[in-house]
Amino acid sequence: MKKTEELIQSAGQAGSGACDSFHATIEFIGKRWMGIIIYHLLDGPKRYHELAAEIDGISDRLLTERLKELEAHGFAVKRAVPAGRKVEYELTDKGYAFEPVIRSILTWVKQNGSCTKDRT
Amino acid sequence: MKKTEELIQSAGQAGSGACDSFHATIEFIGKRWMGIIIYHLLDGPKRYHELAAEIDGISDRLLTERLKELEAHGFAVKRAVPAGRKVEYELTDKGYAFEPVIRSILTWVKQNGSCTKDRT
DNA sequence: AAACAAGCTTACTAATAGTAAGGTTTATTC
DNA sequence: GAATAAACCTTACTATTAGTAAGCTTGTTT
Repeated sequence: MKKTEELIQSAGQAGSGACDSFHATIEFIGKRWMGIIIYHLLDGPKRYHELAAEIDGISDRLLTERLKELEAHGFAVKRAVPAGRKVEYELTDKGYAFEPVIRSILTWVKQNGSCTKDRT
Repeated sequence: MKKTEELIQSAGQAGSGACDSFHATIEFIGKRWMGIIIYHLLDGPKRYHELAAEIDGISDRLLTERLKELEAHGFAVKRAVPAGRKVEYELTDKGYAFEPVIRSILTWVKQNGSCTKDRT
């Protein structure tokens, strides 16, 4: 049995169906800034401008876009904060369930160092 | 202490340095097709055309580009297969160390279903 | 009431990805 | 042994996505 098949088996699914879900998922969370946004939301609910301040280099345009996508895919909910026209974003259970993924990446970084940003 | 700080602590690093490495790493592996290529290479060494055949939808151009990036960042090595002008790509230890990340994503998929590809 | 901040949106440019074709070297087939 | 095909790229071009900068609206502060 191939290693990839074992991985899929251990994840409890068989065949290309699992692979497709995996593909869709990894491409979704691989979108630029997505992982970092999820990472920061693991802290708990945050306001738009908090995220904007914490995530160095992200633009309003993409932060808004990514937050909308997180909402649309059920990773996060947007909530109006009472008293004021402020909003807050919070991960859903589905979103919080991503913590092990983030954690495993942090572990990898610890053991293997970073990826530099330079292109070949 | 914030959750993100705890995550960083548990990964054995402190401050924004760890966050930057994390950022660089997640953006690198988040590039389109990168995760899927790594996933397929977890099987062991593979030829170019094997990857091309297994990864549905990828083009020669991007497969070549991603493989070069994996090489340049020390995730994989390219080897000439003796007898023939064939090449083979194999993950390095650094690359194989990514298995837990892939595994955690598969676990997430099992528990939470896929992300559909449709945009909002 | 003037000025400022939050949370977007819009318009435009730059970078990245997708598509299709072709090129070169090796293997295969007639 | 010439023709064909397959492996492994490369190039040129289009389409999609990201980055930059400005502005707009509602609400808050002074």
